[in-house]
Parts: sequence; structure tokens; C-alpha cells
Amino acid sequence: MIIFHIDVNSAYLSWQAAYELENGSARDLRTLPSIIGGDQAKRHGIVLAKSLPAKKQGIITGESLMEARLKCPSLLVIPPNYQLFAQCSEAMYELLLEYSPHVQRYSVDECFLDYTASQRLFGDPEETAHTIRNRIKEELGFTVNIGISSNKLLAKMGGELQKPDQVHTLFPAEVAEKMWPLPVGDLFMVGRATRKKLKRLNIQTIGALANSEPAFLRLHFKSYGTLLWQYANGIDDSFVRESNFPAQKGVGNSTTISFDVTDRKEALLVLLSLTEKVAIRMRRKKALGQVVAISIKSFQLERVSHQRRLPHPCQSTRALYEVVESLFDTYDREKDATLDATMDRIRKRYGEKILIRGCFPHSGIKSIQGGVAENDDYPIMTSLL
DNA sequence: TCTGGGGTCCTAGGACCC
DNA sequence: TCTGGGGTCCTAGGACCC
Repeated sequence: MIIFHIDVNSAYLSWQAAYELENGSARDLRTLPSIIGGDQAKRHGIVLAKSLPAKKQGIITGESLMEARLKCPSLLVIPPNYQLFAQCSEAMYELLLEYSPHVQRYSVDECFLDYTASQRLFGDPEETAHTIRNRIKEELGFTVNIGISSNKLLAKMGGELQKPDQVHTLFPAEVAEKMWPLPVGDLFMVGRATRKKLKRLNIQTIGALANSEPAFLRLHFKSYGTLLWQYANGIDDSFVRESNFPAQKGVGNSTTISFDVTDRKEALLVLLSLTEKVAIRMRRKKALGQVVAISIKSFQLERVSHQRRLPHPCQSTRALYEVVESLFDTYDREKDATLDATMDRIRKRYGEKILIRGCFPHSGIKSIQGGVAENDDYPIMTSLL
């Protein structure tokens, strides 16, 4: 098997830069300290993509605009143009299809291409990869990295070796030399949590992970440990899958509101607008949903999620929203129950009057009233009848 | 570290059944 | 009345990717 992994360098930024140049702009964003980022005022303010000059000033993808501006006060911030990005992504995909019918769109800016059968037609993989890289640069105006190997994992890791505008091979025989010295966090599927856990186990490079005992990793990471060991050793037998097969499993939309939502009605309006979008997409895909899930992020960035299986699969906005609403109210009541329980505990310990609802002072009405006995454990006779 | 939005997969624990 | 094990389904949460 010969697999290519094609990855656009700083995709959003490169695409915006190419677009501007094509439309007569005098600047090239890639040569300036610039980023693609959301609107801070709408609380969408994170770095989505950065130029090399911005990277040199220490700017990291995913950090807040505030942090980024602290590092580089003259930073140029451009809002994302998702329509443009979709067009650029499509153009690259079409070009790649000229070299193999087996192209998997892994994300908006990444594709896997199965070159195995194309080799007879186009010849040496490395030469073809350079041709593709050059054609994308000339015809579409942006640069890519291409990794070449005998499986998807290594092709992807190979593409990361050195950027931008590069072709690299990472065949199994090269793994020890090229991949093992890298920090373990560079390995696909090793994120923040896993990296921290591995560090505690004194595993800091991909090589150290590769040479650990699989049983030891399984002990600490369950089935995930086996996957980590295989990836560190360059083992992967997954297929390049074309188009969208198997079909996507879920359809979801989310949004960050520019202010804190505190009111149930307001929250439900947001949920309704999201439900509408999801339902429209589902009907376009001719898909039916079996489970409805909502997720809510608090102002402190804590997340809760609730889901419910439907008695019958559906795609109607109203039917979906009815479940959404009921899930939200369940959550709402749960919060009330937690609050009630806490207040009861405090009152039991310090007396009922220790907590008074804010609306009672100066109202002339006692904050807690009703009943005849102080102690609820002895109900009066009438309540038993 | 603290304001994106779109996904996938795994695991633990509880309910329920036999 | 208590005990037991195995299987399935469901939900919440957390890991990862781009």
C-alpha cells in the first residue's frame, strides 16, 4: 500500500491570503503577523489559524485573542470566511481525484489518497507528491504538506515532520529514526490528558512509548493502551474510505451566545434555533434521528449533557424540539433539586431562619411560614385523613 | 490555558431481564 | 428472604481529532 496524506498549511490563513491576492490585494497575510479569529465581543474570540510570523511570536492555535494580542500587539485579526474555505477545500479535493479515485476527505483541510493502484499510471510516489504539491501551489495559490507511507497513520505523521510546503516519507523502516525521537504529544491520538498521564509514567517520547510493554500500557489505559502502542510503532490497518461511507453518525449544531443566558425562555429560544438548523440538515441528508442530545456550557465553562432515545426515529423540527425542551427542563429541575438539598442541609444545621429568600426582607411577610409544630416528624392528625 | 464549532469513540454505572 | 452471574440497553461524561 502507498498512502498520501495531504494537509493544507495553516489552512484558514492560507486560503484567506490566496483569496486576497487573487482579488488584487497588495498584502500577503502569510508574511505578516496575522491570524484568522472570531469576534471577541461575541465571545467567539479564539485563534483559528496563524501565520508563520505570528507563530514566531508565540501565538498558539486555540488560545484567546486577548492572550494572542498580549504576545503581539500589532496582530492582524481576520474573521473566518467559511464559504471561501469550503470552496478551497473542494478545489483541492477535485485536483487530488485526478491522481486516484480513492480519496478520503478527513477534514476540511486534510485528505488521504490511496496511491497503490495509481503507481503504474503516475510512477514514483515521491515525484508525484511533488507534482501535486506544486500544482496546488500554482493553480490554487496555497501550500500543502504531503506525507507518504504504507498506511494512513504514518502518512499523517510523515506530513507533520517539517512544515510548510514539504513532501516527506515515513515508511516503517524510517519510524525509529524519524518518529521515535519526537515528544509523545506529537503522536496522533495523544492529547493533553494522555500526555500528562504518560509523563507520570516517565514516557516522554514516541520511542519510549513504542518500546513500553503493551501489557503495562493496557494496565493504565485499557484498550486505549493497545492503540497507543500500535501507533507509536507505526502500526495501522485502517482503510482510505471514499466519500462519506459509512454514513456520518450524528448531526449537531452549537453556538456560544454573546451574553450569559439566565432566563429559561431565552435558553429555549437558542435551543429551538439550533434544533431548527439540525433538523434542516437532517432532512437534507434524508436522515432520521434515534437519540436527541443537548449540551449546556455554564459561564464558568462547565459542561453538562443530557440525551434521550426516541420511541421512533424522526426528523421533524417540532418532534425533536419537544424532546429538547423536556431535556432542558429536566436539567433545570435537577439544578433546583441540588439547590434545595443544599439549602435544606444548611437549615438543618443552622436553623431555618439562616437562609431567607431575597424577596422577603421589607415585604412584611415571614420568609417561612405555615404549619403548627416546629418539628415535621410528628404530622398532625388532619394531614393523615 | 479559561469565550469555536463540527465530529468520533470509549467507559462506568444503573436498570432490567433471565 | 437472600444470594448470584451474565447479558443488554441506556445515559453521562470524558478522551481525542480537525
